[in-house]
Amino acid sequence: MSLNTIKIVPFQRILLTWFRHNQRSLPWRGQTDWYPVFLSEFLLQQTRVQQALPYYEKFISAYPDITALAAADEDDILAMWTGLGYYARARNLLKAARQITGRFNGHFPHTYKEALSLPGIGPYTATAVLSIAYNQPYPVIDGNVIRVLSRIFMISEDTRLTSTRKTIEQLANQLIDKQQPGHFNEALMELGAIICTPRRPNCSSCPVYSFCRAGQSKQAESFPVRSRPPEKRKLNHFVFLIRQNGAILLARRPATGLLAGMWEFPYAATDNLDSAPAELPGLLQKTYGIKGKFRSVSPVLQHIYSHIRLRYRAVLIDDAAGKFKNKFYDKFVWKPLTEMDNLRLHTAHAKAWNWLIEQ
DNA sequence: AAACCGGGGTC
DNA sequence: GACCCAGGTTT
Repeated sequence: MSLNTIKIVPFQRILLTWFRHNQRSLPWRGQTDWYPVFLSEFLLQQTRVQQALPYYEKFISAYPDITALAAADEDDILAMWTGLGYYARARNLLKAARQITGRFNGHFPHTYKEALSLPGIGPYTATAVLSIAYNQPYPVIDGNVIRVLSRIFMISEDTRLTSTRKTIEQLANQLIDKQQPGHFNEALMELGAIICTPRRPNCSSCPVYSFCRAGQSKQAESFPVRSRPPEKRKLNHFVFLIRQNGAILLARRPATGLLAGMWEFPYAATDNLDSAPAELPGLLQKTYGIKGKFRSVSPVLQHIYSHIRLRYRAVLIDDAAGKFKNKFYDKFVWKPLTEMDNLRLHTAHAKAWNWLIEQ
């Protein structure tokens, strides 16, 4: 892909001018400290601004600087992250904060290599913090940049391919304004977020329409070209809501894998959710070694993950008896029902809990 | 290179 | 439903 057909300096000037006048006011913008940039970029990985905003406010309030964050308790970080997804980010955020105070004297490192060495910091976050907070001339490549550049240059190759990513990276490297790399990067991402959107891009309001091959060809929405993702894995669960003496049983998932370290209701996998009631006591006995009084079963609920389609029924059980045993979870707790208000479950089991309280 | 890892907005 | 989002890590 060649840049011969686009004049770089006018492109930079027009984009930066547009950004100066049209950027959203966001709490991590316009500050001299790197910490708000660092914190926000963790929250924004695969997450839209509007979804991350309330979490940013909670975190910046509870942990206003790197010292406070590094001193935080992992359980508190995980609890504050609940509902945002990709929970490894929360653990990595804390690990990175501790390494910054330990290895880097409390300052985000100034080299790409050192930034990449931090947990949870990949190519995107490293270049984002270095360019936005330190004004270093690294181009950022995120979903917005891929979309915008694939339209401007009408890139027909599959953007899931590494080779296509390299093409886009080279283009971004040549386009970036080395005087204002941070503003340039933010401007390109902002353009993707509010003008050059995935569906129905607002080409008539686009400041760089005159540079855009796909836009001028009325084909913007046909880009980027992206192959279909693999089909979702299918899971079926019975989720046990087990009550006893005014409390309900919760279990903590292992520290790795899906929903690592999150609290939830114990569950059992099943082949079919339909043959429910008769099989349930045996399933509970086999999986957790206990018996109980089966009160009711919810309709089939569904939760969609990026790579899993989970269908499940909540099962309400009273008066559990027997010795609990299970290899999967690392911890159990009987949570008083009066304290469930301020406990945040991962979203699938929050739906199960909502079914119960709406009974 | 491919698989794994959430949740929510939007059409 | 399908798509995609200010991606990173592991295999």
